[in-house]
Amino acid sequence: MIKNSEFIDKLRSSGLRPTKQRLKICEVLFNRDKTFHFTIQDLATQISKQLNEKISLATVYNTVHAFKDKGYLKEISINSDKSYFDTNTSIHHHFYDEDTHELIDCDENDIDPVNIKKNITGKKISSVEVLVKVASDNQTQKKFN
Amino acid sequence: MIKNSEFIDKLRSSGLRPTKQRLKICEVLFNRDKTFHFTIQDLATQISKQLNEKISLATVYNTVHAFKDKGYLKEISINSDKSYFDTNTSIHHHFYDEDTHELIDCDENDIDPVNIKKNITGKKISSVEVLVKVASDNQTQKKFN
DNA sequence: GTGTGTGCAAAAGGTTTGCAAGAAA
DNA sequence: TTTCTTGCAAACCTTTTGCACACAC
Repeated sequence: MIKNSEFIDKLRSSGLRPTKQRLKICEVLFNRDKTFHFTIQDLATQISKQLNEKISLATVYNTVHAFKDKGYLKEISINSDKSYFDTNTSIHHHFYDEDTHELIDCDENDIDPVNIKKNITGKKISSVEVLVKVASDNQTQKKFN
Repeated sequence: MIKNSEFIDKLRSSGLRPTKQRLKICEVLFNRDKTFHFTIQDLATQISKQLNEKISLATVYNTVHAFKDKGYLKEISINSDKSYFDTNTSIHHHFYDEDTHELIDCDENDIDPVNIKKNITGKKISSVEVLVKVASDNQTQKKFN
């Protein structure tokens, strides 16, 4: 259980004013054991359910993007239809369940380190991430005819 | 230079009628040396520029999705704001240049096969994608404040 | 002729923006 | 008081849908 004052300090130290809305969003996002994967909609829903309060969608968008820019959240690209965010900001891999649209973190032991043999001159690798999409076994695989 | 009759055969053999529009799209997509990474908008623009002709956006969407379902195109997840497609349908990974926002294909030799040790019961892996983000060497890394 | 494909415009869904009112410094 | 933040609605962009007409077979 993280104290409100810790959130206030963290926000202040990153140049963000600790407003009522931001603190509520911190609470929902970071007061949990497991990492949280969410879309903006998920988060907005969760806020109104968990806190019985409504924060304007625009504010949720603003805040999530501010948190992302400050490095407190990570954005994950899976589909183009929605943005997913992750409270686990370390470099790590994901499983994505195409049936349930659920995103699952991998830990270090799930996937062996990826060996990259190519080099691009003047460029540095800033991250390597693997996305493993999974789907129900009985689903017919669509392929060339 | 691929002949029109080849496109016609290919389309027919996959159960797609070789319409004028589909042939034009084939021409723009597959008559090139390098693989082509594009968004639907890119493609529509390219059609009107290269062929001086306009195909309805809805038709471009339909066709791209049909081609994807038939395995002639591959969809890639990079950004969440747009869908990117790739004319290279083999299993391959990507470098993404964060400075130029350019997507570069890796070939088989660039990255060793990814070893996944986790299994999800009842689920089958439908794809494994590695995205290697690269950035200019002298760029300051953004991190927590 | 039948069934498929096309194209337009309208709708939908996610995200961003402009701006006035409100809160933090 | 100044600056940042909120919240609403409108705007925006990509993608999908409904439907009449046209085309492939």
